[in-house]
Amino acid sequence: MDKVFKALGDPTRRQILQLLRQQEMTAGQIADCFALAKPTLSGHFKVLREAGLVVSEKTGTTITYRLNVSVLEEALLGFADAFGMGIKATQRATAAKEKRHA
Amino acid sequence: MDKVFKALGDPTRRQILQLLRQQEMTAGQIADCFALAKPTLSGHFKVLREAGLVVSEKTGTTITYRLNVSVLEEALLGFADAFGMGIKATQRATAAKEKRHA
DNA sequence: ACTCTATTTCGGTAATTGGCAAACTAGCAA
DNA sequence: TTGCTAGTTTGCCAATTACCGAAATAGAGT
Repeated sequence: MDKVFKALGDPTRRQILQLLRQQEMTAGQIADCFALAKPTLSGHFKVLREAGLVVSEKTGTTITYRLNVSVLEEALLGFADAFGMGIKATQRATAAKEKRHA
Repeated sequence: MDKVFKALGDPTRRQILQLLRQQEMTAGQIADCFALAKPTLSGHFKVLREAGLVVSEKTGTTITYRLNVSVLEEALLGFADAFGMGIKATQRATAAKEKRHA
């Protein structure tokens, strides 16, 4: 969970997650959305991957990144819960995602 | 909100918030819970203050820190909400705060 | 084999961060 | 005033981080 919050600490990485929230994207597509060099973005991908926030799938020469909502949910919810915030998951994150894809 | 997530990115700062979740504490009391020098903690307090996550009150020579739940809730909930997580606040943090002060 | 294209890894630099000791401020009390 | 206590500010150092261009990797088409 430490890695998750570390990863969320950077605004660029949060933006990447925001992008992936809508649809899965290739590394290049994501990079095109930023005014940063590709190696820089690649580094951010690595951090997000190691935090478990995204999963990557290699097909041919392209690598597709996909948001892992459940890890994000678990970290945020777990943290909020530890603080006694009255917060409740009304539906599983995975369920929500499948619903969106349907 | 950038400052909030930056602040949450450090494990020591998250621990400070965890401590304050139970009860308000003075800077010295908090410092006693860590194997870190006071200036180091003072720096962390500053980050937390500037993120709005804690509020400080000076009485005499001591400074009491108190958790500001609503800012934490707003950031976490707002973020989770942006990700379409099925999450619901069953009780507003501000309400909880006012309850404590009543 | 070559040559695209997509992406990561390498090497380096500049900025930020987390840590400390020492110095400073401010309140309180002899 | 002197001294003590609680915290912060300052100055510095080491480690980390974010960034880039150049080089390496690897799949797909020629």
